[in-house]
Amino acid sequence: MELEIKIKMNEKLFLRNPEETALGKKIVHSGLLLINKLGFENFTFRKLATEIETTEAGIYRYFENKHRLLIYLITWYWSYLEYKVVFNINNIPDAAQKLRTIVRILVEDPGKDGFTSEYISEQDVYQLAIWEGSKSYLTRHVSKDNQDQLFKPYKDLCARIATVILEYNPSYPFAHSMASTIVEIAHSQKFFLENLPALTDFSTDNQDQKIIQFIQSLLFSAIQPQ
Amino acid sequence: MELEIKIKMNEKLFLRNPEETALGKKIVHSGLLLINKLGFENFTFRKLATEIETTEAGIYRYFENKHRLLIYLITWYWSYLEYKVVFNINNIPDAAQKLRTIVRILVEDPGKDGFTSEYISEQDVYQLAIWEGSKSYLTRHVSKDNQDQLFKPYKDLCARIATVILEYNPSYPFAHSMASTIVEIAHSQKFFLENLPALTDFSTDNQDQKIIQFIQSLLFSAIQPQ
DNA sequence: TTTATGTGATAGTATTACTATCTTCGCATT
DNA sequence: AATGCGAAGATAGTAATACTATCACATAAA
Repeated sequence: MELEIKIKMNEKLFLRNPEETALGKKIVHSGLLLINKLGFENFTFRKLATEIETTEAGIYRYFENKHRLLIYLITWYWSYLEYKVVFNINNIPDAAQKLRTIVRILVEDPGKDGFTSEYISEQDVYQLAIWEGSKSYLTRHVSKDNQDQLFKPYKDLCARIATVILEYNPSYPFAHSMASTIVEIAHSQKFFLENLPALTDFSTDNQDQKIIQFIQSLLFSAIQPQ
Repeated sequence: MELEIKIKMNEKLFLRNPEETALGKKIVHSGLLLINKLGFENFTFRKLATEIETTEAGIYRYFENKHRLLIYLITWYWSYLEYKVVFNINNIPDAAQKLRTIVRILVEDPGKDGFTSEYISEQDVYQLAIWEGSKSYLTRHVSKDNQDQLFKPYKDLCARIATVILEYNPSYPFAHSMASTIVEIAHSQKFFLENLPALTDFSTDNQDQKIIQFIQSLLFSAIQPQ
């Protein structure tokens, strides 16, 4: 079974909705690939325009600047993740089992998981989240962007996870911090594993299982009721 | 008592050693302040040159580009942190007490703590680490930079913390990941608290004690021997 | 006194990050 | 069949960024 997912994006993210036109979809689709290829710092709208054979001005009609495109992609990822979490923990009665599933979702590469989207590749957007995710909020305009609700999907995801943590242990006092912690750590440990392995205890590639073990043990021991 | 600390910097970080000249010190000193003021993306060597009344070319004689200056400042911070950790856990016999001290050091603003340095403000470099720290390694040239040993101070700090974790529980299998985790989380939770509080359980400013509690409980419950 | 070194001054280039305008194409309405 | 509209293409231009190069000058070490 494949589930076509459709995510409602915050309108402040774009000047013209990229989902509504062929060019818009190409900007988002190829923008994602090109940022992953070049890194966000080296990515420019000019390079993207060349890639998809349009003009710089054409891209600026959709996105104010490249940072807005980054937030667009990253918040798509947060929304997608929340969707995936909700779908996967649905009908699981046990809170512990839900949490184990959540950690697995956070760490495992989203391969063939039954979800697809039209022009955003889950695999690629996951790589983007690992490499560029924190750059979406580590700016001087984070408060302004926050007022525009740009980070709502991230907050929603964490609130969702926090709810399950509280289901497991209603008296745990740091459910939201723990939620954002495991999301952040999933990304940073994956990055470190691949690029700065001395900061981890995982020696070779493809050590997802060990990262899952690390985060699950960290999570469950912390939230264990007395 | 004030301890004047002197940190040996990796020579690959600069073209000319900024510690050896008045201009070099001004570049580092005012560079730190200006990055904190403008944010790394908006910071340019031209603006810094105007600020300290020299020329752009003058700054390029010391640092290849602004990213190298960032790594210079951030690795100074890692080295400073390791120094502070070593100094503060010295003569503490109890591993648990050492770890509590380490977490406190990671989270608390470095105010008047007995350490000073000539032209780098601990307070400011701590703010820099919170806002821009991860940008030092989240680049496409992270592996190349790593080969040049640029991240050695971060690795040393984590190795140091990992050693204490293993002192507390020699059979804990994720000592290095746990070390990098608490360092990263200290920064991200402080950032979230100030800028995206919905991602935390800390409502107002100056909630260092609560963050310390959160990280300490997370750490100790995870590494508790069976 | 020579020489090296640090700094200042000036200039120049390719690229980046936009903004503006004008045209054209395709499609829907009248 | 004529009209109008919006999406997209084509072109141009500007200020700022990220550098590199060169020459001159001052000072301090040899």
